[in-house]
Parts: sequence; C-alpha cells; structure tokens
Amino acid sequence: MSEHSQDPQPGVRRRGRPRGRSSGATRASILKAATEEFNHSGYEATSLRSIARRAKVDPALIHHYFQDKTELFLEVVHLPLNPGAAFAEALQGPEENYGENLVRTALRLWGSPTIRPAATALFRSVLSSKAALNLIRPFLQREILRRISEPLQGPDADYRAAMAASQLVGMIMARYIIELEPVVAATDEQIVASIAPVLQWHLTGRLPAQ
Amino acid sequence: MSEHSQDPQPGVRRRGRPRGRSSGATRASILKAATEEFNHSGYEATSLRSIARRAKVDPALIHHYFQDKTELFLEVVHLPLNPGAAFAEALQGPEENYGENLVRTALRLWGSPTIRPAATALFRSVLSSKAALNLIRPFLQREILRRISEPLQGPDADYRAAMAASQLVGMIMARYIIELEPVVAATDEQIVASIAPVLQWHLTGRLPAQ
DNA sequence: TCTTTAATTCATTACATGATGAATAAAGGT
DNA sequence: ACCTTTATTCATCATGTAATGAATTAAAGA
Repeated sequence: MSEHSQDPQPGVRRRGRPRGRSSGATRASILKAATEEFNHSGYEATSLRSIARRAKVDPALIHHYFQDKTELFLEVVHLPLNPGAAFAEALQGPEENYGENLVRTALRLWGSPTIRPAATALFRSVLSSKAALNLIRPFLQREILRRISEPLQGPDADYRAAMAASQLVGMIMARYIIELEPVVAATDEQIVASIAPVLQWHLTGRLPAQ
Repeated sequence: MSEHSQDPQPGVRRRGRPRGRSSGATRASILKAATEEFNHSGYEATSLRSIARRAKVDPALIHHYFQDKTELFLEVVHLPLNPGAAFAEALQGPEENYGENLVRTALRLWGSPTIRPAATALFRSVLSSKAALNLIRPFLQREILRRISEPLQGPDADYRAAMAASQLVGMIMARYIIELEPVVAATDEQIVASIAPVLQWHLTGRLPAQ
C-alpha cells in the first residue's frame, strides 16, 4: 500500500511532467551541470550520465533538450565565449599600452564566473586531443592571433603575436588550469606588473617606458 | 581447401608463438604504439584496442606484457622523463644565465625524439582532467618549481619561479602542443632570444645585461 | 626427447556509454 | 471538455571498453 501513497519519495521524481515547472529552469540546470563536468574532466571523460546525475535528472532528458553530446558541449562553450572582440578592443589605444591591456583583458575574462568554467572546459577539452585541437586551431589563428598581430608592424608580426600569446596562455594555465599556488594567490595587479612588460617585449621588442 | 593451405595470410598472425621472435621486440613496439596513441589522444580517449591495432597485435597481448592501462601509461611517461635533474643542472652557473639555461634545457628535452612524445602525452593527459592534475601537482611543485625557486632569494621566490615556469609552459604549448605555425617554424636561437630575457625578468626582476 | 616456459591469438565476461523509443503526467490551447 | 504539446522517467539497444582465462604454437632447458 505504501507504494500507492502519494508522498513524493525524496530525490526520486515521478514519471511524467512535474507540477508547475517551467522548461527553461531544468534546461539551464543541465547546462550548468554540463559546464561543471566538462570543466572538471574535459569532453571525452565526461559522460552524459555524470551530467544527468549532477543535474538530478534522467539521462534521457538531456537528449530531449540537446541533440547529442557534442551539441551540448558546443552550447556550453559557445554561449559565453567571444574573446576575439575583447582582445581586438584591447589593442585600440596607443602601442605602449598593448601589453597591459591584453593582460587585463585576459584577467577580466577569466575573472567572470560565467566565462571561466566554460573557458577552462574548452581549454581542457581542446588540449586533450590532437583531433580536437585541429578543429579549433583555425579559429585560434583567425580570431585571436590575427587580431593581435594586425596592429603590429614588421615581417615577424605573426611570430611576435604568437610569443605574446604563449605568455598569456602560460599565465592562464598556471593560474586557472594547473592552479599553481603562488599564481592563484597573487593579486591581479601583481600579475599585471609581471606579465604586461613581457607582452610588451614580445609584441614590440621594447620594454614599457617606466 | 584454401583454408588448409599454409601460406600466411598477410596481416593476420597465426595463433601461438611465432617463429624466432624475441620477446623484447614486440614489447617495445607496444610501448612505441602506446606512446604515439597517448600522445595523440591523451589517456582517456586512447583505448587499448587502438594501441593494439597500431602495434599490429591482439589486444590481449598488451595485458600479457602490462598489467593494465594505467601501468602501461606510467611506463610510457616514466621511462624517458626525469626533468627535475635537467632543470636543476640549468641553474648551476651564474645568475645572469639562468634564463638562457632554462630555455635551452627545455628546448633540448623537447628536441629529443624519445622524450618529446612521452612528454606531450603526459601534458595532454594531465591537462585534460582535474583528477589527473591533482595527481601530479605535488610532483610538479616539488620536482620542478622547488628547484627553480631554490637558488633565488627574496620572499616571493616561489611566485617568480612560477611566473617563469608559466612562460616556459606557454612556449612549450605553443610550439609542441598547439603547434602555432610561426613558433614551430622559428629556430631554437630565435626562441632563446625571445624567451631567455623574459625568464630572466621573471626570476630576478632584472633584464639580462646586453 | 621430454617438459617447462613464453608469446601469441581467441572467446568471453562484465560493464559503461550514447542514443532511441516508448510510456506517463501535467500544462496549454481550443 | 477535449486535444496537443511539453517535460519527464523508464526500458532497451548497439557498441566499445578493459580485463580474464583459455587454447595454440614455438622456444628453451633438462
């Protein structure tokens, strides 16, 4: 008889549409759970089931909202990410500010609690396989590096932009992916003080005027 | 009748021990195939079957030589890798050479065809999941960063060592993992010229004397 | 020559995964 | 009141995975 009682067993949802629940909420909670899981384990090692578990939802429900795993992943990383524009903006002012503007832009992007998990998820997943990397390398070249090298002059502008990017990427890795203690603990201003001159050096071959 | 003929069907090996084949050879070829696969796809996305396929061997044979997947992976990355000692050696001479010595050490390590695939395999696999990262972060702190910060003075030695490491890691990523065209094409000397002053700056807060 | 040991493939197990197609229950429109 | 749409779980499938235990063949040792 107790199975005919209608008290909702906690944690287990009854089959069928629940009372007064608007669609957007669970869809968003699936996206949130997916972001966290992809961020933690990368694309390959994340299973739809682990996402469903985290979102407290049946795995099949994910397929109701998203066609398949890759579509879900793309939505996770596409939503908040448009770094190209941000970096282009960083290179507006006078040349001697490029370095500082770039670090500050990166720190601002990764400082945002909506952008950071998506961005690190993308990082993790892309770095974990050559195949995934080949997919986004053109985007990287075109959308990021191109914009950085554009305002530079000289035949090796591409090389210098890439070297600057390498320091930026290294800093992001150290602080947000590897999470090296001293880099995590440092203030944004310390990071700027360390990194801006380096970017300036890579980009222009000169040091910032002090 | 043709199935009773004894001409060896090419590509398919007969069951049982083959003629005149010494153990070490296939074991080594499995290791080589594993290195390549782990390097290409990272730990998670690499299957024992894909390794077996590449080594032209039955999957079960892998278990004959290696207990399980993780043991195989550990052997792939443990064999050629002892970067701690190499970096410690780089910090022997006078302080004004630290930067240059460090880049050259990194370039030499990654230049070796036996070290490079194992090292990038480790990179890929470790970066792709927080769990894997937590496993080797202590090693990283103790074996690498500690050695870099040791000869430095000042209260923020750990921070400066970490920042230097961030530029090193960024360069390695750009050149060997992401494979940005201009960085791949650059000569070792160009890289040294770009990176050594940066490391020097991070480590000592000063630029190299020119 | 006989026996043991090693190298190999084959057959199978147990399980996780992504995906699909119901079934069920409520909401919303007519 | 009906019908359609939507949100949800359930049952199930096909596939791929790591792993294990034979079976088979040859080498090595006695």
